[in-house]
Amino acid sequence: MDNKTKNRPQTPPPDGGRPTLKTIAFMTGLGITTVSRALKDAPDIGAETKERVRLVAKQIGYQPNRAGVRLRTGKTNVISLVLTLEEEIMGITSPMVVGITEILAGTPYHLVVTPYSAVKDALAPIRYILDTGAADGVIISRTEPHDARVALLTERGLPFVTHGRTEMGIVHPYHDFDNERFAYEAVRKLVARGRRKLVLLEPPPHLTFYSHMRAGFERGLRDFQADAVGFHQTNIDHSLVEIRDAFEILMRSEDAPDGIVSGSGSGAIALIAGLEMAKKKLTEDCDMVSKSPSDFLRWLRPEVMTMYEDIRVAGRELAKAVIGHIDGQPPETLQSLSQPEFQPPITRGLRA
Amino acid sequence: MDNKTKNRPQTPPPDGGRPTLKTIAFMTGLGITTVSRALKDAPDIGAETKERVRLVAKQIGYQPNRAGVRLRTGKTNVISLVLTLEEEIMGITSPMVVGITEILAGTPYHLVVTPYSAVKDALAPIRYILDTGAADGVIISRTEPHDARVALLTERGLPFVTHGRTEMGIVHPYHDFDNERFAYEAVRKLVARGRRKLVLLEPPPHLTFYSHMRAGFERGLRDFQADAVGFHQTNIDHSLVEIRDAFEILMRSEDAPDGIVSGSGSGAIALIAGLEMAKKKLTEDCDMVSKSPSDFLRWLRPEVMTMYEDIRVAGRELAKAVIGHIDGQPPETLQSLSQPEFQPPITRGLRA
DNA sequence: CATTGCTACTGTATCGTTACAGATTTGAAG
DNA sequence: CTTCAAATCTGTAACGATACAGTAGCAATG
Repeated sequence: MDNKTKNRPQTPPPDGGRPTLKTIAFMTGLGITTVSRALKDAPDIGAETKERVRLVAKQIGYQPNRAGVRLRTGKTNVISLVLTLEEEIMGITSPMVVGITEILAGTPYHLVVTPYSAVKDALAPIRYILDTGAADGVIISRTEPHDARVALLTERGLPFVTHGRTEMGIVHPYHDFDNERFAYEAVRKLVARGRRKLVLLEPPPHLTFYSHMRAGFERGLRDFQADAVGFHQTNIDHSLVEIRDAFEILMRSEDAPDGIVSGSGSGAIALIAGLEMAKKKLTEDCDMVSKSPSDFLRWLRPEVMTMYEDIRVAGRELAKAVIGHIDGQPPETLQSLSQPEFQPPITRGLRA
Repeated sequence: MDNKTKNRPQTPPPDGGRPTLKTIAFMTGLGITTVSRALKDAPDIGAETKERVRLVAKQIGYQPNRAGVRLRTGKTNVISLVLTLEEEIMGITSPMVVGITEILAGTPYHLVVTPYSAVKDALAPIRYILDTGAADGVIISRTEPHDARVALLTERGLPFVTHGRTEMGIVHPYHDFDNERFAYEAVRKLVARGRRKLVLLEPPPHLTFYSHMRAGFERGLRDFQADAVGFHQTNIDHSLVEIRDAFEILMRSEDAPDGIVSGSGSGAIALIAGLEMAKKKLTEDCDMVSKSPSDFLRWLRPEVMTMYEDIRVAGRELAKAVIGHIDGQPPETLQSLSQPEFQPPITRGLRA
């Protein structure tokens, strides 16, 4: 066979299979290379040729074979969402996945969920992804001030974004909820209601947003002249039963607070239960502000003032940020902070 | 170069990269083919050789390149979870993803989340997966009695499992919650409390479990001699506000029921709101049984009797079933039904 | 001693794509 | 009439793995 046409498929590709570059090459009479280059709009391909190739490709519904691309170029077109199995407790995963996929839908990226058990090494899934080249970008959450995962990913140059900030002098993409501001505004609100002895159900101390929330809480106490009641026996990572029982004890003590800031929506449920077991009543003995990623508190306990943390939007921001990072945008342009706002009460529909 | 050793890598593979078959071939002095076959325990490789190869592979942490395997064999090692973006409303996705990944963690499979907008064609993601060979198996939910996705997947021979059953004479793997039994037991419970005018907040009529739940409800009415109050204006797919408003009207009418069966946990919230807006009280004017995939109802409205639907376990069952299907196990052995059970009240901890 | 059959191993081609290094044509410049 | 450059296209090799069709060596068979 003449060299000149050796790269041109001589046989029509089998019918059943999906179209490949070869199919298009055969149909257009061009070489496979030319077709490949035409589809990526390379400068050394004629305008008319590109047009023809694009037309045929579209007609037959050509979609590049991911395995082929991945093998040749190393590009996986995968974003990996790294989750603790325990994360579901907060019911946070679901809207986040939805938010991420909303953004990825308009891109060639697929979302792969990579779980790990918090009991074990949180680095394990990161290492796996790095070692096997399993993804082009990674989304991680539950960040710590000095986060080993962030260090490792940065060192190895794999694009990522964190849900939450770090404090290690590394500038990296992140999205975060402004927990400092949340706690500050919560205190403001409680003091405005005449509450002066405030308690905070805080995040676990090793996570970065622990100090954010505490800082906001304490700044609020200073600015609005209220006092803190210590409550460090439990945090939002503990079981509802643990939180409830610890809080009941507190509410029965001399030190019982009259204002509560809850760092999580499910934690709020437990606090309410503890409070009621201590025979206290919301709005009478106590007011409460809670962060809430869903609606149920507003519906079932409208007396709790809630600030909505929109996890779905967070998912969208995170997805945009990883992709930006992959595309080489500077990390400092890929950081965002979502501002808490008090939610209006449920509209009372019929008879408002 | 002598043909005999042409397949033996002559140069040590570059250090930085991850190990491949070539690396092992070089280290053992064997051919690439031999290494490949040894690792899959092929019968034509010597026992001692296999041992050596396995040892080296383990030492250097060899993991097969997924793109290579996928390109050559078509095996993707991917399970695709196909979700409606709207599904998150029920907060169902999160524990399901966790359950699935728990099972997949012990396998070579990755979980890819493939969303679609219910507004558009539910077949679109299925077609995408079929056309691009994106997955070895598919998990779908929100099944209908005659489900086009099930028909298509079956026709094209792609393994799948459904969350929910179908009624089209196709024997396929599924996992389902026994909604018939749920509604039946709910009616029994309500009647035992002296309730006789019962209402059902039902699933949307086009889904299979609509008729299951209705059948259970009606069988209960017959067996326990109660009456149904019609309430078809809304279903569990409607917004909480819509459900609440429709239910308030019902509760203010002549026809007001004294027993409620709620087909979803979030729907229950809206029903409670509607009921309270109509100045009625749970346990006094009305009792309620609700399906509940989470804990908050039990905590915040202990007077509602709940049957827990464990979505996490469902995820596990679904994952096991798809893999079973991929492995060629007969579909009829991959069907499971989870039995509803009433949940005990929250233990009152300290002073029980 | 040739044949057969078995065991244990190996080379080649291929999946679909792209990087790279040509190759051909055309037209303009010298 | 060269020579050169630009424009456009093409072949080859490679990514890592595996299916397939061998081959070499050796023992048993007739």
